[in-house]
Amino acid sequence: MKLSCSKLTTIITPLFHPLLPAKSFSFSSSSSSVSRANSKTLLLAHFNRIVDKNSVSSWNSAIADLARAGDSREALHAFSSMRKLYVKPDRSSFPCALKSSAALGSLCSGQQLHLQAFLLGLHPDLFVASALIDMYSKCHVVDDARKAFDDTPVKNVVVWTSMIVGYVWNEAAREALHTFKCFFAEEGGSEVDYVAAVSALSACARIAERKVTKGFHGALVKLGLEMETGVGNTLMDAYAKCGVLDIARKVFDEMSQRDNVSWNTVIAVYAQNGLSTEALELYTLMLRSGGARYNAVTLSAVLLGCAHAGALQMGKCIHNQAIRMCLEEDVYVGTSIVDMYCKCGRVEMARKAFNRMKDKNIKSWSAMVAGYGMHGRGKEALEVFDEMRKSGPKPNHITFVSVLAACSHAGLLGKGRHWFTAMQEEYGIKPEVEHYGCMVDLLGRAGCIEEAYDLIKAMRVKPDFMVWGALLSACRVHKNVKLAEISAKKLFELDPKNCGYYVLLSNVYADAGRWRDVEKMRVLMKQRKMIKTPGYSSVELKGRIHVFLIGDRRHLKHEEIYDYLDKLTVRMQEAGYVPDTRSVLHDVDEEEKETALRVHSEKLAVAFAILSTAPGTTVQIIKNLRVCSDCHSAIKLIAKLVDREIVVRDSHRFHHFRNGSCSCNDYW
DNA sequence: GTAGGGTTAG
Repeated sequence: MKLSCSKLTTIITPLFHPLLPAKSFSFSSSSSSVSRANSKTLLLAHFNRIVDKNSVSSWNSAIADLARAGDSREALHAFSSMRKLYVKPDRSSFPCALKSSAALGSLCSGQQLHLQAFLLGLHPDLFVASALIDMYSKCHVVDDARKAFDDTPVKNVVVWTSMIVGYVWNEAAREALHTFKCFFAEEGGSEVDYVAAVSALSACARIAERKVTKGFHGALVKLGLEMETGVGNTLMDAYAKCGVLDIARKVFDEMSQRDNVSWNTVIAVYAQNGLSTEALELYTLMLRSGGARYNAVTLSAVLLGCAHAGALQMGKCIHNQAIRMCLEEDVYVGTSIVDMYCKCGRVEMARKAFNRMKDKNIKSWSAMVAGYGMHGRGKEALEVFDEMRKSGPKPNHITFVSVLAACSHAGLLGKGRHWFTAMQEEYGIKPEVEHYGCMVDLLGRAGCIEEAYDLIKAMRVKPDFMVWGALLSACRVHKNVKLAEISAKKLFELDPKNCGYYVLLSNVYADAGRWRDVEKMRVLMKQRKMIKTPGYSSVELKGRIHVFLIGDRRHLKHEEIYDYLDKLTVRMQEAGYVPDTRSVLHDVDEEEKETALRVHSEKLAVAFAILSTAPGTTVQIIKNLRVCSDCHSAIKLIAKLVDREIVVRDSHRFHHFRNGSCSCNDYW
């Protein structure tokens, strides 16, 4: 006989040995005293209830109950206790114990269970085999999962599905789909059930290719599985991940039955893709339809939509709803509330919500650090980070992205350098492309352009458009033509549809007085048929989002807005404002440029917001692209003239305009 | 009589 998993041969543990190292029997530090008491009570209750401690089925039900209650450690403990009494486990003892090992990610205990099952000859049992595959996958040793799969001579749909899911879990989605195809070929379509279909669909979502998802959708129709609610739910997600939102919506509309997950999925799809209006509309529809009750997931998704749209009023409403539903304490909802307030410009309210959270996970902490960071409040961001290091979870790579971004937005060069090094040396986290992006931005803004370029050259991963984009922006500010050309060339390759880089490079040339190159850029853009990403700004008023495009005249109050803007411009000019035409592509004459600037969407939105709100109210604008330099100085002046605080969130960060200055002190 | 596989979230 040959052991199916090579690693097993090294294990020489007696069968009744504890499955987990002695140390790990003390409950994990994260579990509260309450759950500790519950687990112990539960275990004690089982011991008392087990009338016949020699009966394997009594032990099995104890293990199963503990595993179901999520007390994985206790479930494994019970298994060991059973072995200490020399009770022989049977085929029903293993699945729940293995599930517990998987839940704990404890490969060691899983391998010991595998060994015991093997010695008892129970490993080819369908229930044991599927649990083994699942355990190895969740412990991220997918090769051993595959060996356990191959060692199962007669497979059923659950064994196949476990293997498919195992590949998806371990980022091998194509292998998962290949396995599904083998399943289909070997066992025939009649064996495919809806769980298998859903699993394979989740692989399609990971692959995120339209053709793959469409092909699989076709197969599901043939199998008659497409009307299953679960299948529809996953299908929506898969289409959305492929970027085909209209088909995702069609799937939703055509579903014969919708459950909570269906609504949550379609709302999340819209919210994640920036279609916040649609997300909020569907949420309203969900409430009206009455068929499905919203839960923590729904609120989390809707809050994401609010955050994206900067819809503070709506966000507050959802927050109230969360409180009423007693869902504020849910860690996902709590984190989404923090994120929503930060992205709606209310970082103090975010902090209050954050302080109220009883349960904070790594994402909650990272969201708060990032929140302070995007408002340019580096000091507070680092204070939260300090607190996290003292009393919170161990920072991960996402936390460090937030920390470095906060340093870069606040211009904290020394701190940024320190944490970039400490992240690697003290926390053993290798820098990913996002970390490099932050560092290039930080160095670039500080004027250390060559150092930023050296860092890019020394990167352990391929630099992406964020990294080169940060360098190009820095070159614009610090007028470095040579490196601007190098980074722009890379950007044209990496992100060919984005015309922003052409404009930036053209601006660098214009600043250097190289008009011939400016003209070349204009021609190049025309040749390559570049279409400018339409810039738009939005304002929330009484829960409604008003959107403005450049020179937009579609708004009901457009005449009033333009009149007001004209009056403002006169006052601005009296105060010494000179239009800064550098950000406009140099292909129109100066006068035309001025007119174009005057109707930039952010100016329209600011004018509309001032007109529509009471004196003294803070005005808040969202801009999808970066605020141009002219709008930046214009809004600074407007804020002073009308004595208002104006908050602008652009694609990069927040700008708080107050008393003629802005919180970001590095705009060109 | 009992045990195993899936979809939504920050």
